[in-house]
Amino acid sequence: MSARPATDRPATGPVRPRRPRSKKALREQALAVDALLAEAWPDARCELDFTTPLELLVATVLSAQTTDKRVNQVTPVLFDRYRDAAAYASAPREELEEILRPLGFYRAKTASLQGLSAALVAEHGGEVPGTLEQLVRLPGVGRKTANVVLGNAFGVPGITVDTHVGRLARRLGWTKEKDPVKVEQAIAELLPKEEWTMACHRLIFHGRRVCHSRRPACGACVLAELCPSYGEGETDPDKARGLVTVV
DNA sequence: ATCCCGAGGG
DNA sequence: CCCTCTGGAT
Repeated sequence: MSARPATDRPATGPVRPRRPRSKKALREQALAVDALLAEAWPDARCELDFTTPLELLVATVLSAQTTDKRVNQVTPVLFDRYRDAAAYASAPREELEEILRPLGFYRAKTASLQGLSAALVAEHGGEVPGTLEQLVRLPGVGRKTANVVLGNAFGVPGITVDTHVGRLARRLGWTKEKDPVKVEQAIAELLPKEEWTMACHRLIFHGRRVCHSRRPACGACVLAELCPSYGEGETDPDKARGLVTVV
């Protein structure tokens, strides 16, 4: 009858796909998402500069609420001056604070770094341990930091749930949970282990550049047709709580 | 103003 | 659950 084939897609853009129902369908969606992000962000990687597990651990602890770029500006002098955990632990507090000041939270970060280093010396002979349980037990090291170190310095698959990964996982329909551990478990069930580390880097890149917390750029998103949240650009599910922000 | 790959403490 | 720690870029 109609010359134009029936379609459920309006001319304005992709229709929001139905949330995948089965675990199998969700897994397929997640795999497709990861593949598209791998194409979109071939350079996704850990952007902190480091050469050893200790350097990455230190850089990651310092990266809280700061850009990686800024961390990379202070770590050369830091890594040059302090070569091992004992050096951080015994350094004069003011000296460290001076170096870390541009990062923000510099007093807290100095205390954290020195406490962490003291624990490394006392409990691990100054070496950075290579398991999640041991890393998380260190003061100042949370699950996110531990997984960064595992994934990027030890080559152990790690799921890094930061603000971006959590937000994207929820928007993509992978979970409704806010608890990072539950988000981590959801991702673990959806993506093959060997993809975990890089998949998180891609999600983070995508979150920073396209799928922003506020006003995500759905029109420029390669995941549009796979995303159950497509077009919810005016609503921030993390913060709006049902309110629609003014465009 | 808002954002930046958080963690610990109350 | 909330709050705090903190500074620089955009």
